[in-house]
Amino acid sequence: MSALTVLPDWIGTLEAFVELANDTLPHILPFDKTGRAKDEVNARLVRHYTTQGLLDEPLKSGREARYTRRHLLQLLVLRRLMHEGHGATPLQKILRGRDDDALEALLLGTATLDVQPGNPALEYLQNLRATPPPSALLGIVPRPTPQAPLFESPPDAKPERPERYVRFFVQPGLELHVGPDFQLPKTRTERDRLADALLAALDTLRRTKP
DNA sequence: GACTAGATAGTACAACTTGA
DNA sequence: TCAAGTTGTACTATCTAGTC
Repeated sequence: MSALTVLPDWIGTLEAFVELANDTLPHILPFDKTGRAKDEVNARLVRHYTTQGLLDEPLKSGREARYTRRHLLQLLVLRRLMHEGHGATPLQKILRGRDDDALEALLLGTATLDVQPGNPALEYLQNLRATPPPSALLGIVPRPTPQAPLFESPPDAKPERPERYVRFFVQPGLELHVGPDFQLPKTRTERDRLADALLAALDTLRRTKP
């Protein structure tokens, strides 16, 4: 059961909303060595997302805005997908067009996006995941969810690190193991570096092979 | 490699709105 | 009327792609 399930009817002020979101974000974003503060959100940013159409309009209680569990789901999914390299604009329709269950499924990793991620590496992996395993892919051990289980630990506890490696078939004779700490390259430069590193590693293997 | 232009995310600030 | 909250707009920072 997730922490969000524990809050079926949560509703609060913008301040409480921001605080709850910042408490929860470290549990849903991929691990970062620095735990950067820039992953946090603030009141102005929440309003910015609202004006951009990325979040539903808040409810009104007098002159105060009231945010609900749905807003929280939208924000968490938004931040997570942005963290993964998705642009805010294409996410606008995605987030607003989904009900709470669909949003939570996205957050928990039991559903995937059908949008172009704008990141060739992500696109490749998404296509790979969507491809039915032909006989050549039988070695793959699919990860149950794209991310670690979410919200299972209390807010003040350090999230548990999934230690599993995911194995991807690349081509006959070549399998890629992806660890939980691996960050997909976001830029062309990073992709080039990754490709260079992979080729260098393969070259080393070729030279050391008898 | 250096430079430039464009796109995007996030922030600052002033004006506006609203309830007490 | 005033204070608190919201909104609109402009700005900065950063990144990327294209060109030379």
